[in-house]
Amino acid sequence: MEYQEAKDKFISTWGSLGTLWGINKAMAQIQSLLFISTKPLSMEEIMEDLKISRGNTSMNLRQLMDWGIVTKELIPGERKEYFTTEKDVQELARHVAKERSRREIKPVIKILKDVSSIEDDGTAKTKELIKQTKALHDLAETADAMLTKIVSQEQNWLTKSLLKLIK
Amino acid sequence: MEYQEAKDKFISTWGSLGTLWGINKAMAQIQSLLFISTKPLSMEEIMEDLKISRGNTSMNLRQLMDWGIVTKELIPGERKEYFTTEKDVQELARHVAKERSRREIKPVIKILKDVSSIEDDGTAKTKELIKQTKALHDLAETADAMLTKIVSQEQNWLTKSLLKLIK
DNA sequence: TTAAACTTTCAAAAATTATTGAAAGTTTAT
DNA sequence: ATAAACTTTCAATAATTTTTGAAAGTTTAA
Repeated sequence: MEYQEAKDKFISTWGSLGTLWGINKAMAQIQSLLFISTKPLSMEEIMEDLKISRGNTSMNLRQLMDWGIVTKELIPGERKEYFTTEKDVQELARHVAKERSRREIKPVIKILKDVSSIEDDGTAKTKELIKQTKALHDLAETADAMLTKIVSQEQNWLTKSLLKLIK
Repeated sequence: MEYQEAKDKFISTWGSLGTLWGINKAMAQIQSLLFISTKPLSMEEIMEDLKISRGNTSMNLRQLMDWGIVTKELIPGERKEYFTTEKDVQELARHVAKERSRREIKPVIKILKDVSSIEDDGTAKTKELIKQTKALHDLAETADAMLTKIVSQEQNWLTKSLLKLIK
């Protein structure tokens, strides 16, 4: 396998993984491309490499910036905007974890809390609803606390802790 | 908030969360319904409660069984099939983690390994591709090892370990 | 101020994914 | 063997999501 084949394979794999996780294909592919690029890329270069339209590139770059994993790089003397992604996988994982917590997990925890706090009218079905949503609430809180912890730590906490845990 | 409202809220929240995580709406809603039900439900009851078609119900129940989180319950004397889901959240989390590892993470790890193993031709771009995919490979392996560990342990390992970790 | 270089927006089109429902299939009781 | 009770399959349809591309918007240089 030589360079181009390996590169394509990486980008398409990462792209379809993104799809599976609620991140769209173009967004995942742009991030992948930047992740293995040796230099910042312009919109022009991205659209050309991935064969996607200007509009699509623009919108997805914006989303990636909202996620905090892609940043604009202004090159002195250049009119165009250039883009780079976070290159450190730990930092990348931390950003993604933080965003997923904020956008998805936290809101769900709130609803689980509300639902599990309804008044117990003594019926079996109400008791079951309360019991089960409470259990889910506790699980979600624990998982989220772990994410928060990972996110708040310095460089190598994640790897170190996990290795310790697995041993 | 009374029972019906709380129930609807729970099912629709869980349903949309599922969508966000690559599990379809009907599948997530059926699982939710079973999760808070006090007794096994027939296909008839599920379709009626969630207002989805027979075909849809049948297909999604099958998928839930493939995931290992829903099982058929044969009630003596009854012709119909009844369904229940795993009621223990820990066990549920373990099943889901195991399946996601097998279906999504493991295959990606394999590709990352292949891509990061291409021959180094000495160019900067090849070096970067190798370096970055190797880093991603290591991260994915660590994360997957954690999942595997969670999956392979007895009842309360998850909660206990995580609490310890967070303290 | 104008024009060139560039980016963003958004309505329409395309692609993908989920859902339906009726026909085919299966199982059980008689 | 037949029929009733039930489940599965799958082609057609519907719903949702993504992508396009051209017009509108913005910034900079002269």
